[in-house]
Amino acid sequence: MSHVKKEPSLSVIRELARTFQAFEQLSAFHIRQMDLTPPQFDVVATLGNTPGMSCKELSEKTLITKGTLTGVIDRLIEKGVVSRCAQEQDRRSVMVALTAQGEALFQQVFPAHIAYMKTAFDLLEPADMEELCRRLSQLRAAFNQVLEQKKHEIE
Amino acid sequence: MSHVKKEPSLSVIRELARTFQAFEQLSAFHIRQMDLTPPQFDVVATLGNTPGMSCKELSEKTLITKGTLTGVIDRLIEKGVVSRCAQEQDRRSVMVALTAQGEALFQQVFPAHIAYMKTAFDLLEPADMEELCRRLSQLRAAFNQVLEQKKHEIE
DNA sequence: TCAGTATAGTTCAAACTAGAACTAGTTTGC
DNA sequence: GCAAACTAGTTCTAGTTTGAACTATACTGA
Repeated sequence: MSHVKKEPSLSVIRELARTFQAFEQLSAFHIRQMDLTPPQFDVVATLGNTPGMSCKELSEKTLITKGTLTGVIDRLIEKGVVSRCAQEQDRRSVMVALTAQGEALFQQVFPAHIAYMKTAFDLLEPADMEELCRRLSQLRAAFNQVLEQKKHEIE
Repeated sequence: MSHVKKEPSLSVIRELARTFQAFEQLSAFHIRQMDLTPPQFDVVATLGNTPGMSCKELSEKTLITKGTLTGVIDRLIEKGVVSRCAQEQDRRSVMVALTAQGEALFQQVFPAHIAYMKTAFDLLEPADMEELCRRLSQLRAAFNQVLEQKKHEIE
């Protein structure tokens, strides 16, 4: 997680890791009470209010890699929450969508979780959060840029 | 990861998850080239320049839970990088420390990784990063506070 | 002193994770 | 028109993750 010690510029990383972990703990604590795992919740939340989408699209939105997604979806199908359905136009692709039961689950579980997490955000000023967003976005851009650069250097 | 959609105040979460993931990808890309996993690197980095520490302490510093740590340390012992050694004063506790070979690995791998990650931070202003740190810390405090509160409510 | 309680680590089951190799289908360029 | 390159998903392996149950040891208070 932290991958670093106390070098000056890198205390950001420590803070980032610890903050993300604190979010995950709070979020997962609630999600587990609703009999889902965090990745399962992510998939249900992402499919809610949509006609369904391909694994690729789902993978991009949830940040779950395609290999992992196969297993997560398998387990959601066992629970009767989502379904897979072949595509006409591109036969490699699979459409994943909520079942009626999954739709009901989404309606029950998604607003409840938003409300739950909101109790944390209510402790903070909206302006501060906007500022945080902007700065996180800068940092993310730097990581992505360097990753691309380093990947090219390898060849 | 994201666990949320586009509710106004919660875009922070999206940004937090994506930024953290970008960091992990960049960091792991380098760590894998050095034949370590991110948790293994974390343990080596945390033990470097110390006389060793208990699993509990190691767990707190690395954010790796104790159950996971057992396995990570098992694999590092197989690699000959760390050692476990029983304690006199508290026989429940185990001291984990780098071996000579682990010390050498640390010297080689840790500065290299700091330098690697620094190429990303060099793209940013130090003042911006300090500001980011402060705001992350606020957010983390809010998550932790609500988690404690919610845990109490359960009983 | 000794029962109750707390703590340090390990073990376990179920799930997730990444990347790499693979299969099957699609697109491109010559 | 067809080989080469690309893309979508699945499968695989090794490792990590969590919480919970368990073992062994240490502490605490009547």
